[in-house]
Amino acid sequence: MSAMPVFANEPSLRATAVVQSPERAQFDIEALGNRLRLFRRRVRAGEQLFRPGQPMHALYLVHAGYFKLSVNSADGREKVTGFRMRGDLLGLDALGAESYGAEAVALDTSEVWVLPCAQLDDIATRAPGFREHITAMLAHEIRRDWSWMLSIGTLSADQRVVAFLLDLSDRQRALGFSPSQLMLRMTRAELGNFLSLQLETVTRALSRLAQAALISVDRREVRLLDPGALRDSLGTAC
Amino acid sequence: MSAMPVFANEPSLRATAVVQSPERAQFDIEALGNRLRLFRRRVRAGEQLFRPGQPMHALYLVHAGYFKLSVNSADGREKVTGFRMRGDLLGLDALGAESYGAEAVALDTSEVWVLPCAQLDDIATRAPGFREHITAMLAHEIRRDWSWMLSIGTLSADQRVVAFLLDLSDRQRALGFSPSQLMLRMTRAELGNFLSLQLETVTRALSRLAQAALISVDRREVRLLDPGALRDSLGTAC
DNA sequence: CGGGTGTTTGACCGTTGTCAAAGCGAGTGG
DNA sequence: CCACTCGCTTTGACAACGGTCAAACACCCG
Repeated sequence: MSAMPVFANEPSLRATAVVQSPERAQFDIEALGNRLRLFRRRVRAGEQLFRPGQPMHALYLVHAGYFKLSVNSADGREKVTGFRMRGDLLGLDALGAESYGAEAVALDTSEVWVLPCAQLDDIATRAPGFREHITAMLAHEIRRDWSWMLSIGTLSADQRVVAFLLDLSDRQRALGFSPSQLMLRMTRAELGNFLSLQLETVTRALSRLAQAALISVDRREVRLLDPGALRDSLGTAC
Repeated sequence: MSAMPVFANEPSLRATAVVQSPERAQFDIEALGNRLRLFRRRVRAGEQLFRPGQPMHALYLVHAGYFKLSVNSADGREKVTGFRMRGDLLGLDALGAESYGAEAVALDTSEVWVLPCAQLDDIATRAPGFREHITAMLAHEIRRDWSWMLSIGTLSADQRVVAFLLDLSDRQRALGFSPSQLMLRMTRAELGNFLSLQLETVTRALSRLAQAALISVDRREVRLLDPGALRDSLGTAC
């Protein structure tokens, strides 16, 4: 089978204009996955997809569900580095290493498409631009991490929670879901860990925002009542 | 043009065993730079190598000197995302994007080797494994970011400063410099920003460590007097 | 129904941020 | 050569945000 024009034919490493929008890029890969009949794997809530130190078998494309990514220190400290949903690639950080650097745990019944390492070359051959796409996804992940480092390092507790809710809202919208009705898949402790806050502080922040009528909170269900005001609250001096 | 065996003949993207050690990998690129006679550029202390939003021209390999990387928010908040020295690549985060996502400022008289985007394809052709190397560097950067997110999110002020000093010490050693005699190139404010601390807190942490005879501080010069104890202090409960 | 997990709220405390002032060093110009 | 300035650093006093500890509550699931 000869090379198929799955990706735009681009001459240089920088030629990732095809993936200007991260969201669109994700769906390009999904289209590819359909064509290649990738192996699918179901992951139940709480189940571990991979763990740090485990030899890297594959990249995983989240097709449905939600995942929590976290890293650990030798002495047991843990840090949630992010949450992933439909369209996100898991395991990218292990490229060029022997093993995964993070732990991926499903927060809900999920399904991933498996891109075995052994097939990546094959995929790259069949899909021009695949390598550039991976590169772009890696760079995108770095910028996302930096953005969160900025938020966590410069925002107050309440603002961090708002930033998280708005980010989740944007991602929901990009996937075609309601941007104002959010279902948190993680516990307060997991969210707090990600935002570098204690779980009680997350609870209190949500309570304060609800009292200010900016959001409504019912257990894990959060409604954004005033997205404009929420966005404004990030700009005002802490 | 048909597919050429440009890369080491490996069945998968994981075939980056050539760059197992990040340090060795960096020097591989330096050797490559010598062969290709890459353009060199001097950057004076305080000078900006690139800024966020600027169209991406090139990757830069730090040949000598020190750089500070930082990102900014729309409303003026700033976050130092890291410090780079000899052997590090700058601008990786812009791959697949149109423009740089961070600002790179020299902290000292520096020299970088320029890898223009337009030449990346050429380089990749001439240097088997170059793409895999870039991929590995990107993944490495992600793991490094996650590691700092862990440290900053779970360590006390003093511990964060210790973690920074030990990291700097390791990097110095890897470059063949003294691992115990460190010259900080950045201000207390820049270091504090990176560690998500105020500059006064950095000062106090350094003073406390000096008083405990773990280090000695003379302006920007820091000596590690008891690396073992320093390393132990990271494990003990905050 | 009962146990367990996750959440909420309160009270209190401590680490770190904030504000202020003084000290220090390097570079500059008189 | 000295005085001056400017940026950076250090130290102190105080405040506050968020952490810690504790208890009660809600919900889910067996």
